Amino acid sequence: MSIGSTSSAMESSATKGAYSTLRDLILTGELAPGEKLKIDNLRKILGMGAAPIREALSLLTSDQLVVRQDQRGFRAAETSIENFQEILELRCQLESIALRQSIENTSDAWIEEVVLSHHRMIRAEVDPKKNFEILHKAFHLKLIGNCNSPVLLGFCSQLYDLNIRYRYIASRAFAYEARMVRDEHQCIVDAVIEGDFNKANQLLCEHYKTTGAFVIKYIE
Amino acid sequence: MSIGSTSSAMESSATKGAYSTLRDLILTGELAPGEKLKIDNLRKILGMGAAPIREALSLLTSDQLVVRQDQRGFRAAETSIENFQEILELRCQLESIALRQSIENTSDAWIEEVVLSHHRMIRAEVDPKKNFEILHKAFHLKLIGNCNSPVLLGFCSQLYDLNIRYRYIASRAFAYEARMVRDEHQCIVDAVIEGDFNKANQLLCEHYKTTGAFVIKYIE
DNA sequence: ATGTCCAATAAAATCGATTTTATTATTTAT
DNA sequence: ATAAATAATAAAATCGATTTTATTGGACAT
Repeated sequence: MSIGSTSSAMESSATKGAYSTLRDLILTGELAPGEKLKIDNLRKILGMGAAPIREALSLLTSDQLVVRQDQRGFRAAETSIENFQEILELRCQLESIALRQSIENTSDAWIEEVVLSHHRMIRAEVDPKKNFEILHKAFHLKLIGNCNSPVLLGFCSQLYDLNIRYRYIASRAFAYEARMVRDEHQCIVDAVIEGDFNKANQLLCEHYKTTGAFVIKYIE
Repeated sequence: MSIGSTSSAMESSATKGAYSTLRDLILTGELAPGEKLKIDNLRKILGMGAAPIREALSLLTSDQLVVRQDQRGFRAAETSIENFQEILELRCQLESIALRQSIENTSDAWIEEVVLSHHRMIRAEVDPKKNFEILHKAFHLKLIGNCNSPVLLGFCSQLYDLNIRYRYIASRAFAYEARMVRDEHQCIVDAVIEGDFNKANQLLCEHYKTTGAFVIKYIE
């Protein structure tokens, strides 16, 4: 019934289930970039009617993971090196804004949340039961999450997903190079605790760009 | 992307028609912020089945104009002063990035397009046949459109719409204060032609913020 | 051979009806 | 009288079938 779904539990609604399953499939590249997403096929795979699938696809359009062609259905968004580099650059630019504001608004409560989500992410590297990817995203969003700008955070979250999609596609089964980035993460957290925006920002952007360079090699 | 037109021409598809009509209704405030959007009501208004309406609403979710509550349907996105100020601030920040890159990539072709879209917008102030709002948006997007970053432009376009919604809501029928902004627009164009990012950027942000302050008064 | 037209097929879009879920109103027990 | 439980209602979600639109594969003429 369900294909490679991270959504093990029965979803509350068919639309939601379709949304998260399709999202996973596209993010991981199991549904390839540019691939036609035929409703009938998906119906068979997901075991539901057309309506919730169409709705889920419309929703995925928001995330730029699906493209809608009028009267010609849906397909998974294309990928390209230019797009990847744009995503990378935008992440640096936008997260820089969010990070600066977050640090300006710094508070003990936020710092503690950062430390906590960092801790949880590290734990997940060891314990395969925990889903590292989800915690990794949570950590990065928490890092910029004190900026008091939900719209900006929404953009960053979207860019995060678009970025991670490339990582999956670049090498479907490549283990996240945890040891390399572990120190980087720790340094960022330290800079944030110190309230040093410039340092934190530089480390964060470098972190993205080195990982990005790594991915680009795979794409080519 | 149509503003103002309550689907004059017969739309190619029901979904598209519903999308642009609903979009207009929400942008102009005819569907008020926070208002429940009941499918059955909309069916009567739009004269179509539930499927295309639900799809259009899902699509409008992308634009942050509609909010979906699981199992509890859709409603028009709420508004607030905080949200307005966030939009305003983000526009300045993101358009600043896009403008800088646009000017760095400057070319005769782009400059000419800027001048042209400016001209067309000015003409529309006089000639009520032309739709000023559409041309105004086109002008502002063209101004930052040479940045070679479609994703960023998408964000800016979205923020533009969210912003204009507040202008409509602040005063449903208030004539755009064209004379005031006319000079401002011209100065921005001149600075862009000169290739002076700092000047253009400062003027642009001031332009947004003075208009914004004006709107805030109406909101309160 | 090459391009145009038309028929056959496949797919998307849409509809009307049904099922599921939330909300409201009413009853019952304390 | 108030709170919990239940019934009645309204709405959302979903389904299966139908209609509309695109695509494909010849048949024919140039």
